[in-house]
Amino acid sequence: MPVTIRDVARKLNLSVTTVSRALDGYDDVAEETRQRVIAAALEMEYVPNRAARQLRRQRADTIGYVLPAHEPRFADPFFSEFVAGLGDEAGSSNVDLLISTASPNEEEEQLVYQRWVHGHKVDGFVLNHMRLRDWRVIYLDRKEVPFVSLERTLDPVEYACIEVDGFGAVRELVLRLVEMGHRRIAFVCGPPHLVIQADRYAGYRDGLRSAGIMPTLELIAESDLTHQGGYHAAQQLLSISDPPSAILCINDLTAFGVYQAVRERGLQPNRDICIAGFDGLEITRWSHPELITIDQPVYDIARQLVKMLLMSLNESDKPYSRVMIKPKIMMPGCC
Amino acid sequence: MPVTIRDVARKLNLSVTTVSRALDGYDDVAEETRQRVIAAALEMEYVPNRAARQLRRQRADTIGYVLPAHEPRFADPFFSEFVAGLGDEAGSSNVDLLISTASPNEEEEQLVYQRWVHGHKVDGFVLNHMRLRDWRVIYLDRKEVPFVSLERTLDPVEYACIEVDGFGAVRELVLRLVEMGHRRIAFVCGPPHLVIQADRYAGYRDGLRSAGIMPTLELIAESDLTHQGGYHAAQQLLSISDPPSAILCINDLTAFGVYQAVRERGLQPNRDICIAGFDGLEITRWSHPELITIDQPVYDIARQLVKMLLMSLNESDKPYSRVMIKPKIMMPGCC
DNA sequence: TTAATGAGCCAAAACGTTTTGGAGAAATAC
DNA sequence: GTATTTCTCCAAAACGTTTTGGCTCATTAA
Repeated sequence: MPVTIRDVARKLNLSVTTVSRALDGYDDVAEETRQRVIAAALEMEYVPNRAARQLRRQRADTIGYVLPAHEPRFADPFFSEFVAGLGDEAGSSNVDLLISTASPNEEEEQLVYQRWVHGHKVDGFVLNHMRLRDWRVIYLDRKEVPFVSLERTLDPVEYACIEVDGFGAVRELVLRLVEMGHRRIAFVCGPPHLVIQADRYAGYRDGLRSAGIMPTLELIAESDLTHQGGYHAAQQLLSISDPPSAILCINDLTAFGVYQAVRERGLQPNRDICIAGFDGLEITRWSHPELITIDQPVYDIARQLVKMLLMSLNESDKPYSRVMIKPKIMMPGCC
Repeated sequence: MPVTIRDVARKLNLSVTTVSRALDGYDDVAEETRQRVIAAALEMEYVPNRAARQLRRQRADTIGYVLPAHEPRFADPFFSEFVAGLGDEAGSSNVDLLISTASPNEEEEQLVYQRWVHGHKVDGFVLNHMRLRDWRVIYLDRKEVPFVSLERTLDPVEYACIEVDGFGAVRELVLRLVEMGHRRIAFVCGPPHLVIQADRYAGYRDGLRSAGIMPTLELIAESDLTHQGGYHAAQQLLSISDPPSAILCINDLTAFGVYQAVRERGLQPNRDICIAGFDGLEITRWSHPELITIDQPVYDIARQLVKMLLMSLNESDKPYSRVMIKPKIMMPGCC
């Protein structure tokens, strides 16, 4: 039923080849012919069949992203901003964005990646939520599938990525807090194998050290990047004999969990106790009192990642770029 | 480089046909042969090339969803829950989910839909954010492309959809508020052409009428479903001579904007003035005081929509199902 | 005048599947 | 003993592109 390139060719009394080459901008077709072809294609509403093109060209004009969905009802707005960025940039570059969700464990992830790689569904991947050692990096490198990532793993592989200087930002935030008189500063960790955890936690420790404060284990709580996790971590931190006067969190979501725990104790965030997150989500600006956070431009990072990926798809000989971004500390009120 | 069906066939001294049919479960291949084929395929890590399959079968095993992204930095968590639902259900049904963003205007949307329809990128669509009259419904119906939607338009077309009884829920919430003594109840509208706006607004008016209260124009404010919009709407509502004692909002995001405006006036939400949203987003549960909202199971709705779409893809003769969902009023504290 | 170049076009071969319409052998029916 | 059915398997034709390697005709160079 749909109109094919053959229909266009027939109508113009041209060969399929010529129509194809005219539309693709080859210079071995007369300018006048090209115009006729373009006009006819437009008029007949001809759109090339993607499957056929992909089969022949051996590429999909599609990039893939696997959303790490921990729970059924997952809701970290970080990812909606990230996906929006991917989608917008992909759209304006005329490639498609294929999305799947997988809980962040190796088996479930592998299923998706393998399906897409082997089935040639995508030309490359955008990675996220990196582990210090990440099988995806090894796997994609071995399969020679291009990819880019947010945050860099320790794997001995060359690839393009964007890094956010969590170390520096957290370190500086700690120093600022110390300046304001805080001595008991707690940290709510994420899962230990995550790059962001290692990075931000190191910043925390280095900040304390530079300020001449000994880090103490009772001010460190584990969490899982969720609101729930932050809530439980805060309960633990608040129940010790000499509770912290400030709590730094691995991300904004966790910080909101801390907010809730703090309030349940009858304390007011950022007056009685200082709370900070990391991400700079839009919703932090709606919180009251406004959450202190370290703002990374998630949307722009996502767009930039797509650009980098497309670049390495087109010119595979280019050296891998490594971009470092300095996030911005947002302290709307003070403690 | 990647292993094709031909490689598998060669290795087993079978024809390509037999391998294909063995893997697809046809019964004209001996059980013993089938087992050998499956084993070999597994061992050789054979995955069918999707483009080839799609070209031959004339379908994509992919469904499409176009995210309405109003602004560059879009962040309605409604959509992350929705996308997560789509992704999960698609994944477990072994079809892929293609995503694009487009600001909700006809030209930009058309580009994407046309590209996917004509290019055979997707077998069907999930629609969302419906206008009362929606060109997408007309267009897809005309092109005979299957689709399902959340909310039903007025277009004279038969299609499967899920409806949420916003009318009934808002109506009941109004009645409850009146029971609690509220007489000046405001409503923050969304864009007038949206189905949810017409539906929820009608519920608001009907609730007031049933309670014997005359709706008044000064208690109606326009907005655009964003935080910003809610903020401005609330500023307007709070500056009139006899301001409302309760503000109902078209959605949660808007309600958070109202929160902020209320606080800037030195008032405390849900003590001095009652505020309610609609959606039941997870973040409402972290707000303080917790936002009153009307909870619709966004994640489950999304999954259900995918199921319905796949059903109508496989059995195109089935009658279109129309599901009605009753959302739940969440009033954690009281005013 | 012939040879070489270039401009514009095209036939046919891929790409990797699925499907169609049998074929051959064995089993069953007559 | 032949005819029919059943069970396995397969060759070849699609699906709609892009690409390869020409071919023809006109123009320019020798």
